[in-house]
Amino acid sequence: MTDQPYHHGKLREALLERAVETIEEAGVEGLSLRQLARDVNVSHGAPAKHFRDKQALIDAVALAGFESMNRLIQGAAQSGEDLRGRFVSVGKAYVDFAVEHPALLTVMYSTKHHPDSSDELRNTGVQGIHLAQAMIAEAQEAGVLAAGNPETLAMVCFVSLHGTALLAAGGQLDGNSVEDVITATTDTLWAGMAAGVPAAQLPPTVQLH
Amino acid sequence: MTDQPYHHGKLREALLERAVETIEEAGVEGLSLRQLARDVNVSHGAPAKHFRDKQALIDAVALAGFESMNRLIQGAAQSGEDLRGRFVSVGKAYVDFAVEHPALLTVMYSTKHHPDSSDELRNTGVQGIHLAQAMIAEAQEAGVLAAGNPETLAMVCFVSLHGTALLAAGGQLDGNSVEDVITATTDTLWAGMAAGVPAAQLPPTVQLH
DNA sequence: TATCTAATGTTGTCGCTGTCTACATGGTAG
DNA sequence: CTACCATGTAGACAGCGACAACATTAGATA
Repeated sequence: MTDQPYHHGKLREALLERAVETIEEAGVEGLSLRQLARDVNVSHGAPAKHFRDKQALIDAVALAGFESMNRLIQGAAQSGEDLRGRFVSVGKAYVDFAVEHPALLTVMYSTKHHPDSSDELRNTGVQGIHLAQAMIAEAQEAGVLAAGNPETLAMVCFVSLHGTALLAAGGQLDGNSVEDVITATTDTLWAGMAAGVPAAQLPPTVQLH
Repeated sequence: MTDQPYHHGKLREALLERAVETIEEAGVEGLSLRQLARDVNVSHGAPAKHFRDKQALIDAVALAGFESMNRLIQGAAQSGEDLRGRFVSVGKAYVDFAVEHPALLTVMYSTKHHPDSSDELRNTGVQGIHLAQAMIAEAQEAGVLAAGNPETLAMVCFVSLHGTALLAAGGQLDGNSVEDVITATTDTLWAGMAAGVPAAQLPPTVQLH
């Protein structure tokens, strides 16, 4: 048929796209550089011209994952409801992404990244946290939530949603439906932040903040 | 020196022990059956007599991890404080285990398990959730926590602590200290469960439960 | 006690992998 | 036009997991 030109032209994009597909179908350990090259009709050495090694390719996949996830979350944060509704929407968006791309999420949060791309990865990865932080601070100023360190509270929310996302993605919710758990989680978090923590329960140092 | 006897005697235990060490030092992908055999002074084919597969070995490691984690958690649940103190203790125990054995925790919750060992693994893995469920039900009966489905609430707590554990283990708390996050998480969860969720915020179906 | 069998360990082989090297091709800047 | 350099090819290498054939030995059975 149409014999391939010597140069592929968009090899890097093709490899990245196919890598994401493979990871979503078979997980990271189902990803092979040589098989990937075969899939794109290219010799086994070609990928090395675009990704120093396998980990570099995986890092690029993780970065792409964060970028598309951030788009979803940003969109959910702008749905025109009240503060609490937006908070719940963001949580649902995060968990939905996890359920639809479980293997990708695992790659995104697996901790071995090359120092090079690490900075970009890290910055892209924490955008969701900063978004939560802004929403919480806004709700506190509006008097909807009790006082408290927005940075820490944002991390609490992120951490909880992250756990929900990972376990939902892994089908490890022990019989509970994803919908129930995400609803109960956002409800409980919001109620806890609205009520605040009685001073008597806090260790002394925290009161000094 | 003392030449090895033809039969090792306790090869299965030795392999398992060394596998845990290797995983904690280098992660799962740093684990090689052949290197493992070398470490224990045994031929490269020997491990196959005790573990059908590499995955079977990993499953056994995961199971051992759950067992030792459950011991820690059970102990923390029996510290003689009030209900809230025991709740916090369990959370701290879970996160402490995660921080001390990050790679092991990853293996424990990675979802590809052989159907054979899957049942035992699953049962051992959910013991922590059942413990949380019992504590919450007890606190509800004592009137310390508001009413609500203990099963769902236990999952909310587990999910949140799990997220804290994973991100703390991965050093991904974005500048927050592990201590701060785990304290804030248990505080917020407890406050949320104590306050309960106003009926107006619940979707209609939930009120029918 | 003698024997037989199954469990355990060894050795060799297979195809696959990631990485490295040397070489081929061709787009593009001077 | 030419020279350069990014891109792609081809071959080699060691390490891997899995499998099969064979060796050794412990323990049950007679």
